[in-house]
Amino acid sequence: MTISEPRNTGQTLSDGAFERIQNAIVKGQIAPGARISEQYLSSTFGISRGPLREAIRRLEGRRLVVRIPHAGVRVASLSYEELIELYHVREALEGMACRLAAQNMTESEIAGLREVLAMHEQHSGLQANESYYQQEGDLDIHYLIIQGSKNRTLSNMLCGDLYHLLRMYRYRYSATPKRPQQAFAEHHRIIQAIADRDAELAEMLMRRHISASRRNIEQLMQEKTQND
Amino acid sequence: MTISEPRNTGQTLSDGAFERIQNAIVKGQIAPGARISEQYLSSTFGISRGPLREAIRRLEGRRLVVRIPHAGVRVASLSYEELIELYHVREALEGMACRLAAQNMTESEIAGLREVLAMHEQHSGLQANESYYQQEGDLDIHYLIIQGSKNRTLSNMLCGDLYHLLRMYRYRYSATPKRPQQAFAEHHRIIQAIADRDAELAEMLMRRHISASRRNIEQLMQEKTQND
DNA sequence: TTACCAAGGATTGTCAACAATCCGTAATAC
DNA sequence: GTATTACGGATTGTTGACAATCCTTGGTAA
Repeated sequence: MTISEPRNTGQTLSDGAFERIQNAIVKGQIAPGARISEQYLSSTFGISRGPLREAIRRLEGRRLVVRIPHAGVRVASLSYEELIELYHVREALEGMACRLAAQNMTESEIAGLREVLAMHEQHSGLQANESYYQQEGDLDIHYLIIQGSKNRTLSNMLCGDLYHLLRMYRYRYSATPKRPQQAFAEHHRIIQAIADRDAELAEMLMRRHISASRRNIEQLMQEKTQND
Repeated sequence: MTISEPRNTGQTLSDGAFERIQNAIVKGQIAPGARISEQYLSSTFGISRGPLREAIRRLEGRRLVVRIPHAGVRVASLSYEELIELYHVREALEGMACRLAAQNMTESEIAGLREVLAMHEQHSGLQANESYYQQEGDLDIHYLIIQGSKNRTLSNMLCGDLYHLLRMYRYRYSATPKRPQQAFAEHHRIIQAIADRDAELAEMLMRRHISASRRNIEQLMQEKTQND
């Protein structure tokens, strides 16, 4: 595990360490299941073990690391089953977010949604497979819809806690679906439902969208285990 | 804030303090918004500030307390809006849990569900209003259904994180609905749907059940603000 | 060869002292 | 009388040293 980013301290040494470690975990710089050494990190960050341990305890509360008393902490490591479980949770939460978005998004926000979709359409022809799912932040349709729910609690759960966990595993089970056109069409229909203020339909479509992506992973995994 | 429970240390001093403080917060022994003094707690628990601060950082990761650098930590305090937001989240998650429970619960587990319901029926006539919602743990219908989903991730979110937050506010906005008979009938229908293995219906009924309880609070709050 | 035990080293857990920051108070100036 | 500013106390943040626990390594015996 090599953590190098010279990120500025948030406010306090502990907060700075927290952000750096969280980033390193989410970006895969520290592998899931890898052991975290207090001594190594404290000397790397140039801080003493006190604030570092506090940062780790905060990560523990966030369930990003698992600690065994007197034996050290490891980066949380999702099993295949837990990944599938997470998709069920995401289906429920993003479905609700989409329903609320249909009720609460402003017209201009919906217009913004359409713009991003159009932008995706242009690029989708070029780079085909990989690109469509790699967008992040404000460019991500899902992100915009979640924010559009106007439910901060829900947003924090999806964009904070769950997002970090899912992102860790995007590469592992390489959830690069071969279905970009399908996904694009699904996004299109979802946005249409939001524009029509049809909350019921918007939720249903989003749930199917995520459910399909879950089944895609399940199928991929099944094929893989058969080949091995 | 008076915390007295002589609880045994989980494994380490920090873990022990974590559990004690969490318990005190959830049970309302420390009021939401109240400031937490490191010195007071460390002398109360008989431990030094080191492990205590680690426990607090863990609580911070779990969002049970809010910290302002150099200014101290306070017990998290949900606004009315956040409480409503939480109900939307709960509607989505418990709905999903109920759907999964209809698919995954064993027959004997469903029988257990019916037993608890019957027990509630007997008591409901006696103590009327208050009692029906005060059950906890294994006696709680919701708890049993959530466990029945067989989705550990979902269970942890609902019975861990959300449960603690909601429990904090059960007394505040005194969500003691005047509708115990209604709630009982709704539970009855939900269990029937689970027994019929009708996942679709089970989810819908659970969502309506929670949604009704949310609207109950909203209405209560509206009346209250009009009277003041 | 394998199983078991012991000693050593390394790591985690805890403590008390020190430094930095904030908050309330009181005095001062306008 | 009000606003501003310096001071002091209290609280939080940080550090390095010490104690307790675990894991590994090496050795011994069956």
